[in-house]
Amino acid sequence: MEIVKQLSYIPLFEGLEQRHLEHLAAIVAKRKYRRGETIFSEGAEANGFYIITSGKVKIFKTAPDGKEQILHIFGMGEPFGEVPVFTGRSYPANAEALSDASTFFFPRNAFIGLIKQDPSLALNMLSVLSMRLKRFAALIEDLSLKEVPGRLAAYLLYLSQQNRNARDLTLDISKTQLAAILGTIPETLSRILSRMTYEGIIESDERHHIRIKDRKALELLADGNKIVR
Amino acid sequence: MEIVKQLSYIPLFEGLEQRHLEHLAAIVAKRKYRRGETIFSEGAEANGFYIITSGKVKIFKTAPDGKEQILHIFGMGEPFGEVPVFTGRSYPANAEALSDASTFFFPRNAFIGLIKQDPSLALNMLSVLSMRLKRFAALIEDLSLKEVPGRLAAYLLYLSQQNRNARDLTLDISKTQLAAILGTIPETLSRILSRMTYEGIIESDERHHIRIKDRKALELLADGNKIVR
DNA sequence: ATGTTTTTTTGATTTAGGTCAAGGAAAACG
DNA sequence: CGTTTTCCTTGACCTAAATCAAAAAAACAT
Repeated sequence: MEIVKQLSYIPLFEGLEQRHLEHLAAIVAKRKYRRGETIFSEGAEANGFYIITSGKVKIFKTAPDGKEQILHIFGMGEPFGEVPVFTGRSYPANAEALSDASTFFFPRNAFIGLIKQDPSLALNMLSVLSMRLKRFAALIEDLSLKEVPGRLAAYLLYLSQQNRNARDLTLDISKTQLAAILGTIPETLSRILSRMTYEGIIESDERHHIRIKDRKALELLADGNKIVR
Repeated sequence: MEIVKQLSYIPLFEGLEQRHLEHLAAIVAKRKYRRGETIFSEGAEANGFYIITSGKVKIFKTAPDGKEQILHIFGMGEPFGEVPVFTGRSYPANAEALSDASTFFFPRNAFIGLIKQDPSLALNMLSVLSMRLKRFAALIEDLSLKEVPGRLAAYLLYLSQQNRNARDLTLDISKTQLAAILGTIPETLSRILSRMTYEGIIESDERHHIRIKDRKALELLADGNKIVR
């Protein structure tokens, strides 16, 4: 079966036995979303969770005035919306497709049934949730204990690490989105980027591209030191 | 066995079969801490997690300048330090006893062994982690999208809910600690408390006690509205 | 009690970063 | 293409909250 093969490539299902993959294939549904489309809204009743098979999805909270804080941007192979599968009944945040996106949808009850039968699946899911808690803890730390330049520096270093410490980073999101990830607004981000360029820490010639020129300085910033001007 | 009985009262172990409780009892170790004692530090290697049997423990991150952000304060029956059991190997934050505290300690590998044998235990743990993710998401929202009065209002309402919507709240932490929970400093908290008292929203006659006088106003504040002065 | 330490409050000042406004540059779309 | 829409940048300004300083009030210990 084709779907079983696709499922086997998903980290969450890594190491599962063939028969369990087949069970998963039996309960999964495909769902597609267009760029900008809402996948679910905070508070909406949840009856399952998703795994991205193509495209990008942002998970975010919004203030009454419209400002948004992105909690996470998920891509290929990553699950989202799993929290209400195990607690409560409603999604704790909003999800929207950043690009056209395809997903697998797993209905809650059927999935819980499978978890009861397969400890590896349970452990994989525990690992996913734990990793997410770690990232959230880091985000809380950033928001509370660092200023915007520090958060930006930490984010750039994080991006760099994702690409085996590349010096040249390709932002695959708009700067407005980046601002929403860092917990600030586009104007502030813009100012800080140009300040960091002026300081010789980074270089941002073309759109969606940032080159790290002084990694050491970024590390200092990410650790709470201020820019010396 | 006495320990099995104690374990059966812990929410994480609710609904477990007798024999699984006995397995847990076989791997558990008791650990005690004195007020102010460090239980673990961020980055330290983790080989197990804890459940509080008495006292209080704070989980927090610190900035180089000493400012701290409390992620959570745990009490009786609550587990902490579980994240590295399922991912990575080191604690992502610090833990310190707020009062003298006793804990059960569960070694990592033995516990994972039990999870593999008992889907209910896995599901309970999934539920604990999911609930925690929800709270973290709320904290991120507060830090990023609300100002300090809004965060305080949200916290007071949360406290009230914990006590079946009581009007009289007993803070069991110092105001300095409360400030660290809200992501601010004692001076700011003090000013906001007196402003809210002046506005007639709360009343704070004696130490460690706050009475909600205008719940509606608190709800408005928690939703992002400003105090009308 | 009496002194000592910790917590809380109050005041004066500074500052990071948000708001408002407007122009310019890409990108999306018919 | 040209046009519309979204995105990004820059400037002037404002405000929430941090910092610095110091006193008052509790809590703690002797």
